Amino acid sequence: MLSQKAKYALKAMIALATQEEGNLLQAADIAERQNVPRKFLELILLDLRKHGLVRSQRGKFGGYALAKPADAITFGQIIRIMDGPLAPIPCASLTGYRRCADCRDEKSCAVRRTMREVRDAAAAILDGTTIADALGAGAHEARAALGA
Amino acid sequence: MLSQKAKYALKAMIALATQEEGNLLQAADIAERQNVPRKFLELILLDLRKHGLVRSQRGKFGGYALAKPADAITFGQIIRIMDGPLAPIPCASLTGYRRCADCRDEKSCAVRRTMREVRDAAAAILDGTTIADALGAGAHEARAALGA
DNA sequence: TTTTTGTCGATCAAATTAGTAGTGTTTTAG
DNA sequence: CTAAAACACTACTAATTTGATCGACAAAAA
Repeated sequence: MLSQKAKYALKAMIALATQEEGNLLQAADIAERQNVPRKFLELILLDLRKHGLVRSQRGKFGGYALAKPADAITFGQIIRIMDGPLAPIPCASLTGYRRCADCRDEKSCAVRRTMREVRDAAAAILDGTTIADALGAGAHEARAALGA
Repeated sequence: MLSQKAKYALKAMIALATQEEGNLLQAADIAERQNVPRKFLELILLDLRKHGLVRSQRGKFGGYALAKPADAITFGQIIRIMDGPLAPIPCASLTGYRRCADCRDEKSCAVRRTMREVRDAAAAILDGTTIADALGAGAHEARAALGA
């Protein structure tokens, strides 16, 4: 399950992407626009900043902006920051591998094998969808239809 | 994330599938074989029985068996019983749809759209992988390679 | 009728989630 | 210089979920 935190983060990043280059958006604005608790959103934006996806400016007329072009930021990056690995189970994760305590033989484990398939499919979509894709409704479908 | 419960359920079903037709396997046996807490496993098996995936017999020499052929039971069915919908977010679920409280326009929501893609991809794998597939190591890959 | 096994309800500790509150620290306007 | 506005950071908390465990009960077979 995607946490609220990750969902809010995605929505915030999309909101930031609507701004033109260099224009800052304040946490309170994003919170109101996206219907998200303001203080909670601040924590999220802080986290995104620490991971280099967002830059911030303090003081009056401060705010946030994307730290990189919208087409260089993927859903996968954001979700991994907020919720951790995409894999349904740690033993099937690339970025956060951990052995199952109860697993006798990992090589032959069908659960792991299938969860790896699920992870790969999810990663293909999430690492292949950028904030820029999210901006135009239908943009990603168009891309997908073209086989891009 | 797949819960421990769902993981144990999958492992238990796979263990049951190794038995020949009509042969019962006891909870304690499965627990030991699969390295799963016995009492916890009993709850899981009970739940699987109530959902018609497993049948049970009480008393001495009792135990559990699959209620259907192994190739008629999918990972998706088992996971939905244990953990609920496959979708990362309720608004992208087919089996457990719920609106996001904070969503202004669901039609144009890119988060939802992308999570639906993830759901569809996961469902395709999990509803397409049966307990029978899980039995032979590599069996599913072979199937997949053939485009089946 | 005793033993073995599934059934079922209650309970529980730890972790996670989804926040809230409050204080500090910059920045800018005036 | 100072007040206001904004981000930064720490701490706390309430509710829920997770991952179990315990014990009494019911059935089936030897």
